[in-house]
Amino acid sequence: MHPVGHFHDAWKVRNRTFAATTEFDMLLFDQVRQDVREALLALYSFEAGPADFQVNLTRPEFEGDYTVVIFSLVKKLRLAPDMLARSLGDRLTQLHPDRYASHALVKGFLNLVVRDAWWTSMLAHAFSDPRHGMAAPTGRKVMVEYSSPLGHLRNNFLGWSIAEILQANGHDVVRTCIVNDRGVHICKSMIAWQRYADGATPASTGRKGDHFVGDWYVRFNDAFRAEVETLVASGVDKARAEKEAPILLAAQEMLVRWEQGDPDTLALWRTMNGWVYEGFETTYRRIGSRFEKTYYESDTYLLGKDAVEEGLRRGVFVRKDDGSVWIDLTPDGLDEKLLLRKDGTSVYITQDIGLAMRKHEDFGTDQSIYVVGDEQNYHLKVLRLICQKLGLPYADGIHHLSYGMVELPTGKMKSREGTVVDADDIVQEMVEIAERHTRELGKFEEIPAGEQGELFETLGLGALKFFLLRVDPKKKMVFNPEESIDFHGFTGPFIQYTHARIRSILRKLQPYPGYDISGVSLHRLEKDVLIRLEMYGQVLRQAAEDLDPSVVAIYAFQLAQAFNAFYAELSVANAATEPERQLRLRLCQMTCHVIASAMGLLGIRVPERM
RNA sequence: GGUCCCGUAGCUCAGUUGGAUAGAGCAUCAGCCUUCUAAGCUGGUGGUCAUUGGUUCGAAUCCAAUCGGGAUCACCA
Repeated sequence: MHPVGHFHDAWKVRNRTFAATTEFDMLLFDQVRQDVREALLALYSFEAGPADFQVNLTRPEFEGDYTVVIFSLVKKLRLAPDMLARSLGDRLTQLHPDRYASHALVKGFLNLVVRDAWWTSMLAHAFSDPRHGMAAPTGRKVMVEYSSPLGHLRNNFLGWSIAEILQANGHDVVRTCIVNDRGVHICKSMIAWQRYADGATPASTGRKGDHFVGDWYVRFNDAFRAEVETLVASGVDKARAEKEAPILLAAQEMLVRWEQGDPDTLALWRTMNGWVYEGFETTYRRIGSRFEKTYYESDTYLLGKDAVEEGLRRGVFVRKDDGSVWIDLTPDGLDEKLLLRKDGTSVYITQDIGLAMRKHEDFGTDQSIYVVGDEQNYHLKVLRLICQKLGLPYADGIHHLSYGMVELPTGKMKSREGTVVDADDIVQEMVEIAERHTRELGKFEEIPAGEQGELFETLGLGALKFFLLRVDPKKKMVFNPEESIDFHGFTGPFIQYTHARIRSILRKLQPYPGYDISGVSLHRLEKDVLIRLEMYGQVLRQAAEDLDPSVVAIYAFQLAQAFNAFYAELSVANAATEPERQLRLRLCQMTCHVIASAMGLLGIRVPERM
């Protein structure tokens, strides 16, 4: 469940966290930019805009933490790069000696070294804050629709993660999904079940409900193909056979009966949909997904029909002689689009118009994000355009988060050819692999029996979710079922493992909260971790702007990598001095928080031990 | 044919509004467990950033053309 109270609690925490403003409220990237701007103004009376210069992390082979790229300023200020960088660096260290320890000039790049005391101070301020990096409430309301049930795991994981990321950025988020519970595709399953199932049910066959109904959909297509072949053999041409196969006509007639409210048809429909929802529920519970509101096409399609009538009255749509309704989008560079069939039944886009109206009535969100595969780019473009032409107030807030398909090495997954990787199967396989790895590493006995099942779920799902979320959503990606998803390197388990190792330290030792670490000088490996930790807020902002969880995934990996390098080289428990030990304990605690937080935004849990 | 997307190491992917010698992981090779979990760490090998031209102090990134791959344009959803 996801009650409204959840949001209120989060807000309270955020408000408390942000009640006291400190210099650490500003991200260091932004701080450096502001300092440079200030220095430029003082030195040259030049007001720099956001695009006038760039600040990057200093590349590892050079001395420094942050780098100001000054080439772009050279032209505007008409100064030699050397001279500009030198005076800029001098002025920066002079204006903010507490922040910058030194600066160096390399080939037109101004490398700044941030003072150790600044880092230790940041650490002292933020190490115990599990909400480090999260933004204050914005008051903005965003809806995220994802997981159309016919879609794939990438859709669900993306939608969930986007919702989490938007929430972390202070937005009020509503998670919704649409169940396409009516239409010819449903009627196809129903026809096949009626004709061939002989009263079988999920219970009688032991088959998961959604798979059971899916089986009859496949059975329909088999029968359909057979009929088409027979017709073709008897001399009918193929295109016509595919339109007039008796079983297809039966499905179409059933859809009409359904829209007319025929009791028998509706009863069967309810029964079979019930089976499907039971199956979905099982999967959603396992992968940790849920929605504030589930919409059903059977509720929204009538609204869509009303909208079509309204559009007809206002001349946005036209009715052709055969009774079908269309919109002409050729002036916008698109095509003519059908909105109602000649038999009066609605099509895919019709219910989407109704759904958009219903969503707005229910929640009135500022923005509505649709997580839908890129094969539907055209559909979403048309939907938005139609809503705009109807003058609907929320039309501009419709945003299509278009993600690429997951393909096999041999090409696209095709349900017709049975090459679709089943979601339940792949989840189960990953969980089993997690258990096998744990046994092979000889760690099985170390895990308390009560934690084992949950651990394997955490690891298997972690590997799977991370695999699907670590790449740019817009790009299609390849999944090879032959080589199972890795547990080493750039993976979920790698990061989960880092978390477990830190927890192992913190179970034995805890940092003393008030201990003064301001005088400790930092090792390069400690500083690398601190730089990553500090930039978490920047990462979250970027992820929300781009609607891209891979930004978070890549960051979490880099943080874990930096921590592991530190961990391998420097001992926490056996640090040379107590202040050093306290500093490292805080470093551990903060890394632990940030890893848990970042993985949480990906919908991935982190284990106490593994 | 119209519209749109993509070509970076053997494989899977990063590369923020143009910035330093193009980076990770996997694979491969060589090292590292008497100290906090080796699902880890360190190093090596591996690149005509599809091709060609243009824009400029500077291009994987921007523009044009070419080659190659994909999506979509249903009285399917």
